[in-house]
Amino acid sequence: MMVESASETIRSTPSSQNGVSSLANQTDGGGGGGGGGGREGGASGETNGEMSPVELLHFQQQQALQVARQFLLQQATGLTSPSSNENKQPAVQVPVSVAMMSPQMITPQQMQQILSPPQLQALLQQQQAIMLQQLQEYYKKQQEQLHLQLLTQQQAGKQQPKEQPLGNKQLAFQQQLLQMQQLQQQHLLNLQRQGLVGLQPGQGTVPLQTLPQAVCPSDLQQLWKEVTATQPVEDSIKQEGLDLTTNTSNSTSFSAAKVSPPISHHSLPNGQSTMHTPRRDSSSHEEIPGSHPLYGHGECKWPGCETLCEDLGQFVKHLNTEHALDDRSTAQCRVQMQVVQQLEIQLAKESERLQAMMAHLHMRPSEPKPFSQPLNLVSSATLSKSTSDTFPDGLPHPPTSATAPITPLRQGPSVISSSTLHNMGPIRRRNSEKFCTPISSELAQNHEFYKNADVRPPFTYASLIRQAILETPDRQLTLNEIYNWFTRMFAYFRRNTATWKNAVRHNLSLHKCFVRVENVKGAVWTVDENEYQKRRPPKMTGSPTLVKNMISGLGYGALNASYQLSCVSLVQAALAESNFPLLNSPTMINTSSTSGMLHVGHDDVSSTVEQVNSNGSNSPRLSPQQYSHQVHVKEEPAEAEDDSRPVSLMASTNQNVTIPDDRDLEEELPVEDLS
DNA sequence: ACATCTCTAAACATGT
DNA sequence: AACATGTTTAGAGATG
Repeated sequence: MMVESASETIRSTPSSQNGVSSLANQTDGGGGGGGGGGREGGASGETNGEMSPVELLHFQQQQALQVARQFLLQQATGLTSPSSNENKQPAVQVPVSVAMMSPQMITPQQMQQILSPPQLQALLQQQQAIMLQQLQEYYKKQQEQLHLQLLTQQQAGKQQPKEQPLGNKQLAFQQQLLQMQQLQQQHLLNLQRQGLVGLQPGQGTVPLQTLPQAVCPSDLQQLWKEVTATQPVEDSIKQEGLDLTTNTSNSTSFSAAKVSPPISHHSLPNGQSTMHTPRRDSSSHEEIPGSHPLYGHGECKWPGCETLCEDLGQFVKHLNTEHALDDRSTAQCRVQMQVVQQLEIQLAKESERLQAMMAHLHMRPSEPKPFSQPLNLVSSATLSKSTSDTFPDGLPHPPTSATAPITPLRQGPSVISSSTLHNMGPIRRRNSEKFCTPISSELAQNHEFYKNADVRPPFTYASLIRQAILETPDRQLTLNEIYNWFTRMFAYFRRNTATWKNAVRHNLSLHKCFVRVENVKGAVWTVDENEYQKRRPPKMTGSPTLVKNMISGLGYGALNASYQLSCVSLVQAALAESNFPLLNSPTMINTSSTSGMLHVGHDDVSSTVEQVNSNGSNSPRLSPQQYSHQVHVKEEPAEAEDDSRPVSLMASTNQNVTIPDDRDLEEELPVEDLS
């Protein structure tokens, strides 16, 4: 079996080399394909004066496009740059595709400790959004450039109408614009296929102006440079001031914004204020007297500038000379304004989406606070307590609910460089079972996710074993069947078999709630629900503790082809192709495509609830009756030997002696069972 | 600081 | 002998 081949302990051995290398290769291939031929700077010098404006424009587009691609590629691979990573982690090789998604300032260890799968998804989204934003930023600027040139041509056409039929030029430019948009959409699509970009509602069909933007100041700066570098601003801007004035603000207002303290707009996140400061460096120095919003870390923060200035005085001087009120500065300011507008629009959209998600998940959409720190999901993951505050209603929210709002509709490749993560020592997860939150509902919701993502399920072995047993019609499983359930349900357990199998056996033996029943064929394991309930700590606050998930590896959790097909989402399929196992959003899955899996829930929770208190409102899926109606043990001849404990479960009817062999069959095809 | 839970690892026994 | 199954012990991290 494939499972066996990868047996190694989580702790002792780094991630498998296979996974790393194969992933890296694939990433390379994808990147190369996406880069389309990455000849880099060389092309820039080739421009000769014989090109027609349209050709030149086209060439510039191509050129800039490559720059953008290159940039994205650097983003993807640059994180593993020799200086930063290579030296530090000789033993752990991070797959490129993983590394590129990794948050840069957070150590994998921290990530692992604080992130749950949904949070991972959120993180992924952020990463994707950043990259997407970079790309879109670029596209937008390109489009704007085209626009400016078009206007320039128009102006020129007015002044020299005879030189050429104006219509032709305009047409050409418009075609360029069109091409630009098409190109952008294509590129976005490609990125989506490569798992770099998630599909957001309406995103693919929406014109540039509505594309979401997530800001990464440094990246923005970089893009600014790229754009301005590839674009002869002076030329195209010559007359563009006219166009600027047509916008909501004029150049004077921009200049005012330039030197005057920025107008804070954070108070109205959804507002569409037209006045924005060009300041992009929000990290440091806010409105500190003696500082300047455009000055930070000893350099000018003007978009695309980064000129080093020793002190503020020098900076002001630089500002007045280099960024004085001229067409160029005005244009840049305008672009920046658009950037901010885009961001605000996007913020509004995301905010709306979050509200909807929260509403859907029965959370109180009242507090729109999360927006204040969109990038701090990670920190918010420290949360267990804080999230519980979100559910004061006392409703039994499944663990996913707690985290779901953070997770968007889709999930990208695991940001967490799991290859490093799963080297780490054990991080205890215990959670859902401890509180009213049933493992089954979590499982039901995230079934596909765990099945395909190499993510450690946030459940204890005991709860998983119990779940496995309770899922079966006759509530009993052999050890091997339990193994198979694990591997079938969780990609994570398709490797490291020695470890977790040992743990399973250990748990079976250790916990009284697992009762071994002799059978003809050997022995089966059943669950003594009373014992299981007993085992739980008395204080069930009902507040779901945030699940801390362990990502163990992601690199090579190959997805099943069948599963990929089952995924409706193009993105998901595409991502699956790219060996990004984590992209199946649990939250999205439970809705449509995998509706079939819910019988998983029968246990639901069952659990816990049904016997203790029938309050169990949490999941309507299963009534206690449903739950108990099928409790019977195949055969317990040696029953006397053990004890009478299991009786509570099997007391009712237990004549079903035949062991369904079908289970063995389905184990052969791990995936097909439910979905 | 402590108790408890959980996980991991390992040794060992038994049966096939 | 090899493997599967099962039991037990020990140590460590996480949590309350």
